[in-house]
Amino acid sequence: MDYNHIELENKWRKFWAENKTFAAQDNSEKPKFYALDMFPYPSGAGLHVGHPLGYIASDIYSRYKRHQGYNVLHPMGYDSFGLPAEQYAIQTGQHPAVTTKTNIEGGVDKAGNKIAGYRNQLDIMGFSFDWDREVRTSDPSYYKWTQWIFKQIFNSWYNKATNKAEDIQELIAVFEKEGNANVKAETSQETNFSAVEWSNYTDKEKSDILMNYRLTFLSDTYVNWCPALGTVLANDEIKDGVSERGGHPVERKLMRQWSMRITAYANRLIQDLDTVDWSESIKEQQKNWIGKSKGASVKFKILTPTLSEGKGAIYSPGYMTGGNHSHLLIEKAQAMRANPTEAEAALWTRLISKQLGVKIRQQHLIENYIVDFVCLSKKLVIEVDGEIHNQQIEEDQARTKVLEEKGYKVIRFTNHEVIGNIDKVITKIRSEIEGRASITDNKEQVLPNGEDLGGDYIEVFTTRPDTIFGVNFMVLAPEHELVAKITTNEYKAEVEAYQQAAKLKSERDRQANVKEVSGQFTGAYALHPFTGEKVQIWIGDYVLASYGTGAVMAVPAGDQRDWSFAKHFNIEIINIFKDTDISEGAYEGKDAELINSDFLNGLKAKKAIGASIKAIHEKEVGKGKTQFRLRDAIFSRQRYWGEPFPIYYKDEIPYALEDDRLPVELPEVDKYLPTEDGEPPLARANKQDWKTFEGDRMEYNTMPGWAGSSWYFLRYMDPKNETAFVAKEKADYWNQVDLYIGGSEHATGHLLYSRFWCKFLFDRGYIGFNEPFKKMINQGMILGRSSFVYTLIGSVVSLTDPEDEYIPEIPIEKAPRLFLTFEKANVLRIAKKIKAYKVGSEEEKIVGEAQKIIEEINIKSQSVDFELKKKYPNRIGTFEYSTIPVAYPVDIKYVDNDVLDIELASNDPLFSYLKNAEFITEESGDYICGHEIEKMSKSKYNIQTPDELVEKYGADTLRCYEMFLGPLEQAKPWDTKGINGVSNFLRKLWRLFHQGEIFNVNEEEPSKKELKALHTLIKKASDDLERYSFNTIVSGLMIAVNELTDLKCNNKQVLSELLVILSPYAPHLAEELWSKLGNTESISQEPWPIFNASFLEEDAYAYPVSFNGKMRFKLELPTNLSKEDIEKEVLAAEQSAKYLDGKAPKKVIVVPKKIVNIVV
RNA sequence: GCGGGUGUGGUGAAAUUGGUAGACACGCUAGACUUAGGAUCUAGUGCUUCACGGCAUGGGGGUUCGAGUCCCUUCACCCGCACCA
Repeated sequence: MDYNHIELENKWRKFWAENKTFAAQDNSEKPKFYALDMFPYPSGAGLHVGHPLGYIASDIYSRYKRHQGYNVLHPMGYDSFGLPAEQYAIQTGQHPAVTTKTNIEGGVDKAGNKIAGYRNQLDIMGFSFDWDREVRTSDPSYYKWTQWIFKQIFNSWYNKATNKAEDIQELIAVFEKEGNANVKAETSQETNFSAVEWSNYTDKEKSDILMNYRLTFLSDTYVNWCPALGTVLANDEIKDGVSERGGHPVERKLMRQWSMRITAYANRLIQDLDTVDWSESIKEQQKNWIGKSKGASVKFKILTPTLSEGKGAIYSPGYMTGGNHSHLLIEKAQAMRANPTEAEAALWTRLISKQLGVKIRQQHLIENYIVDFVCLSKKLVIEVDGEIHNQQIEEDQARTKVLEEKGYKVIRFTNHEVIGNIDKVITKIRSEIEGRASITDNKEQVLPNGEDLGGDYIEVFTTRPDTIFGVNFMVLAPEHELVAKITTNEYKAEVEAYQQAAKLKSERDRQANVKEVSGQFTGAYALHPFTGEKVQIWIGDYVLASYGTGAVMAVPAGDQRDWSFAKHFNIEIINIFKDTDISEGAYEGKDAELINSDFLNGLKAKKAIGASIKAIHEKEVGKGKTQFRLRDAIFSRQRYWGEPFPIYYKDEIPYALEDDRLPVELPEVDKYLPTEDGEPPLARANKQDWKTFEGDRMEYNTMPGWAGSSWYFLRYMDPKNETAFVAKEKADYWNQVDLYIGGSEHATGHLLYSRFWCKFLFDRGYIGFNEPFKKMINQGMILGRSSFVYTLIGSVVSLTDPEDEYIPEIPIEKAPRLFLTFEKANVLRIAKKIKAYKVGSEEEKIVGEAQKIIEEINIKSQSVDFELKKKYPNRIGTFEYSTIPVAYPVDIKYVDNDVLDIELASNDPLFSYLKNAEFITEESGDYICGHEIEKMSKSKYNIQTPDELVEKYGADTLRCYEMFLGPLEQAKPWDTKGINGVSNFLRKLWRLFHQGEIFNVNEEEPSKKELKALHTLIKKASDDLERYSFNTIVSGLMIAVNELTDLKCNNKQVLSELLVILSPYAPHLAEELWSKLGNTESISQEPWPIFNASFLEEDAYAYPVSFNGKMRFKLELPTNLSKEDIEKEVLAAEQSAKYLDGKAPKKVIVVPKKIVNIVV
């Protein structure tokens, strides 16, 4: 009876579906196991053999766990929002929901192409998915909860004190009680406000402030705008400066966008990597992406241009007003800034909101006075007088006089005025400001120290604060906002030219010319915070505006880039490392003692970093800081096919919809394109098109592709829940995903975002675990094996005609092609490269062979049936082929074992050039193709779909073969050749149960040998599965089947246990034989066989006997011999004499049941 | 440049703690059988040598009675990051 895979596999697929064999139980006494595959996007192209690789592995593991008595959750669904469906919709006008459905369920697309459908393709592979739990992200019943989670994030802030996300209502309560001064939050809010101010804020102002705290927020940010796709892209959606999908250019654009404050979780996202069992490379990628660096931020005072070269100086030099005590006063001013009175704080918040149109400074030093507020450009001083000032009226008058002499106007308010009616105060200030001329209106520099010309310090971030005494210049990114302000007139032209040049360079150019040093001095200087020395301020494009503060303190002795810069521009290099030579390059190590470093002298980096941070802190020039490369994730997309936001606007204030209004369903639109004003497609929907509408308008953006996939693993636990995204008790039961299998391409996208959302939901108490995927395996890519044919292009030479008849030029493509088999083409190619050779050399041989091939070609060319030849029989001339072979890919379906089926292939219109062509074949008459291993792609005609193979060999064979190919994680070439071996194995196994046409097993006691073969397999299969070594188990099964075949075993007990081990790999076949053995239940829950070591024990063992480590012969000895007896037996053995050569052995090593080694 | 990974026959690969290198397959060679099949079975197949033997896990060195496995060094390829301060 033959193994009929088609009939048999259909039968069991039906059985499983009807009996819901693989439904997971939400309430079970059994231990749980959650095996998950990465969420597929259902593309119209369908699956090729590479896709199911991971699904097969997770399915095998799931089935194994069921045999082990686990309650297994093994679900599947679709990440069905996405760009391709939308692009297709734009082209064809078809609703993306329709094409998405076709891609999943199968059908015919608009162009008439048959779509197999993801579900059908998955079904034929025999996966044990619990299909009742299927989810689709584009289904409103699913995205309702995506929106709901968004709302929770919107209504949360990150409390640094408790290190978790908390309800925004609690934050509002704090604001109402005491303002924001004591709140420790991950926030973009820079200023403080009091409780009183908070209560006086308008709704819009409150909303704006809360935006600075919410974990998802609206802000004007520079985004990666992709004009071709008409949307914003996240950083991880861009590779090498172009969009990952489609490869379109991307530009920077300022847009109002929703973002996710993932940076709040940066630290935890790095730390908790230690708690998951993932590959090092993925963890490493995440760490790189988050990019944590520890160090310090340091502020360098900018000396004004007046100091630099004396030009334009109106008053005597002095980098700050305040005479000789300025540094003391500055420190005092800083302290006062940090501890404002309530009135000051209140006023400050209002003053900096920029409604006044001018820049105001707080606690600023002028002459010997610290003023409360000053607008330098308008020379207006604003003082708030408290009780202290009442006792100092005289002093205040003197102070006012001095300031007025300097050209300032001083206005005063009392605490009472400020707190009582701040609006009145503001109005007063505004009218004062408007009434005064701006000093920048005339080009003349007015302020003595150039404060009017720019900011007062440059902030840098450094990981090596210990090297601060090595700083003798600074470099700003060319785009740095201070550059224009600090540049002296003298250098203005050069600096602007450099900025312009840097701007024109693309990101790529800048990265490509990493080695090239360029930069420009600005003419400005900063003050070294410790030495008080002047340090030059340069700009250079090796400093990136997007990282840190966009400025560096250059330590040429300790940083190679700074060193190169200094060398290039002849800037002095101060060595700060003892016993190091920095003439050829910087010393970047951490083991040298510091010198020339004041209080750090003698310390090594480890201690010096701490000491320097302490000093920086004490001097109030900076603080210890941890910097992350990770940016907040842009969450808006200007697209149609994505989740709408649960947000509406009223008076331009965004509000979240009430829960009972969710989901906000996607409205119908006339076109899936942006509006003429550049608004996203959803702006096309009128009010009545929205099923949910509130306020003035709904949010027009949609969520990005990763929204739905960031929490889908939770929905599978409770896919039909209408009152919660997942019931808490179900999330508690199923907990983390125990085994997650998928490609490594999601390292910094999906895997980071889902960890972020998981942590968030954990913080807010919705789930009880803060990492989603406990163990992850990344399957390697299956590469295609493309086949090539090698053609020679024909041409006509020396064409003349005795009758002078006109002969048209012969188009090359009209000439019949000549094809060379791979070997011969290769010889020609190699021979072409040989210019000279020695007699008798390998080269000579090749050239000789090439000669022969060329002769063959020449002979062929004589016999070519060439239509022009017939047409002009009188022509004199020769027809010749080039001798340079050109490789063309040919569809692998016409190639078997590298042999091309010329007949079949030439009938394919894609390869019509094979028609009427000439072939120089091997002697056997076969045309042998060349091959190359590369990614599967349509253009290489090397795509292998699982469907054809399942039809040909059966799903069981394909499942086993994909595993048999090699370790799961490794990339490997697909080669259909080997599948025969696996197919033979399953057939051989089938024959164990059959004798001819009859099913035949015996029920006797199994023999010792049978039991040994079986238990060897049980051990191997169990051990190897535990370490996810799927490939070796197939070998183990083959070995067992081979042995049992040799033993002519048809023992029911042995074969039953064999079937259980086989069943995860070849489930259909296992079920069939299981039922034939008389079982009525599915094999899927049958307990895994128990290994019994005693069956493996043998009475004798063939010892490999080595002399000096080289195995010479084997000697069979009883296993119960002692070490001494083994040694005696071995030395006494006949063969030993030869190797001992009469000498006594120096040493004999005996490892019982392993090896004997004799040292002579 | 930094980080991670991989190098074993003609091919995919085994060798889990240092103990017979190449299991299991593919392919190839020869043969048997035959309802001529992509079936089944038998034998052989790392390289080299007529053979004894010698040489072999990218290269070089070391530790060890014994190294694919441990250590040092070096090369090649793949992946990720990259003037990241």
